[in-house]
Amino acid sequence: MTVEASPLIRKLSAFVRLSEVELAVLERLQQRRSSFIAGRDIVHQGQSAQTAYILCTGWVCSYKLQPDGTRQIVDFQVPGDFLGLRSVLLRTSDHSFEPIVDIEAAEVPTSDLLDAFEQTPRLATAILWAASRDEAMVVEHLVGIGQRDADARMAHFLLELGSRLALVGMGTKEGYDCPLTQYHLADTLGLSAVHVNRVLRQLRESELVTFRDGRVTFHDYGGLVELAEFDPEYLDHTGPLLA
Amino acid sequence: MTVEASPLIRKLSAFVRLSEVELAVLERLQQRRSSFIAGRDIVHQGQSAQTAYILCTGWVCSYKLQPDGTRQIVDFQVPGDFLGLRSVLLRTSDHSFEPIVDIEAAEVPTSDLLDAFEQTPRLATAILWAASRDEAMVVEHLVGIGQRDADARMAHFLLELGSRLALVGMGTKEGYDCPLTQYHLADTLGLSAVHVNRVLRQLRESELVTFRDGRVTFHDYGGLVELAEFDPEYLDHTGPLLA
DNA sequence: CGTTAGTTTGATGGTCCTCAAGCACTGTGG
DNA sequence: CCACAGTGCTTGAGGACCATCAAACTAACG
Repeated sequence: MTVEASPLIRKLSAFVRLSEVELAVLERLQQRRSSFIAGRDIVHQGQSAQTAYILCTGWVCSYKLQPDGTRQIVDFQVPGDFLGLRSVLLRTSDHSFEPIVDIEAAEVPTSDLLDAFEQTPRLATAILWAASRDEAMVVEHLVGIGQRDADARMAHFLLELGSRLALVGMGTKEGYDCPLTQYHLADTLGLSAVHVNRVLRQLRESELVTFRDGRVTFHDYGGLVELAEFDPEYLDHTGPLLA
Repeated sequence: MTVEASPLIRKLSAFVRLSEVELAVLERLQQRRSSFIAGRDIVHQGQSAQTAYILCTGWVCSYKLQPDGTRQIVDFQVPGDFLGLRSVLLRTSDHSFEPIVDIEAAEVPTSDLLDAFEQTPRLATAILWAASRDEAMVVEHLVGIGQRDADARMAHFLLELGSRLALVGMGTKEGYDCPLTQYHLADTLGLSAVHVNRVLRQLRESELVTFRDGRVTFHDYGGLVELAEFDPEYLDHTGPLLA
């Protein structure tokens, strides 16, 4: 691992020991940088994409718009995550991507990605495994919205986000920086922005967690885990069991 | 296509023209049949699976249990669908599977599947593409629970199920046979069973759809589509764009 | 210094849950 | 043949949770 490893390398290294060759391939994939500004969608719903992206800095959310104007945020991408990986591999574009803040991402043309997969199959497995982990999080998100009440939903979401960020060194059990607005939380959790505010106040006054000024601070990590019935197991797999 | 094509072949044929060789490979994958009885889980949560299944007859649901005892049904499998495909390919077992009725499924050892993928890459793409389509449905399910009210949620679910069944010749715009109980609907839609019952009555009295005696009957398909804001596009792709 | 985006709080009401009870149907064993 | 339990469906009453409407407040920004 170089002194300043990219977030993607950090994330994958948490699961599998990467060889020099694989590290080089990963570095090469992230050559072609581009920037996007906050609030302007990257890929519009229905638009077919020819390139995927690797998020380097900043946050993105993927969401679906409803005919009635409401939106549901499906997932967030943090540094080290892929954008549009499935769209590219299977040519099914599904949702839209909105940068939460100004971001930098590496453009990865489909052909480069496929070449990399062919050269280093172990890397391919690692990347697909990470993608599969993201999908497990979508399922967990579904469970949360379907079964948990607002408090537990919020607690679970903040904990899960913390776990993801910890993987790339951007968070600890103490807390993490978080550029989301309460509107983002509302669209994510299927709540109104007003109620999000009340839930946050409730959690703050219970001395569990504070969400304020772009920072999430855990005051009682264990208590929050209990409230959320948070099971970090589904994120804590030992890795993709590479051959 | 033979006189009595398997549901899987029917489904894939809707998207891509299969060669004789590919048909033969598909037939061979479905040799080793086994049966499971209604209500007894096939794979338990956390248990690592070495074989996937192709569902031949009957219905299955995949769900996650919460520590507090509630459960969220994530998805249903109908004939022609894979069970545990992702678990096998990436060794991440996630949720449990419960047969809704007595079922028959073809056991597919991982090695056979990988062999088949190697022999007929086009087939691999088709199968993975179908799996990706299933995941798009999970996302749509998430959107439904997050953003739609109970009536629209139910309407959308019944329509989506109809579309899936139509693909394997088990449903039309008139309706379809459906062995689910109202409890299944409740666990799927994140509603109480009592409320499910009221919603169904409401839809029946509005002359939109009837759910009764194991049969879903559409009375006003267009009206239902409008109520649900059902967009069949995400299921109506033209196929995996095979090379 | 007005505008805009985001946060905060109050009041009111609707959707949906919970508790409770009754009904229909099926299979089982006396 | 009938009592009985089990499963699933149906309906009512009361209340919790969360949405909606409304308004004030803060901070950032041109």
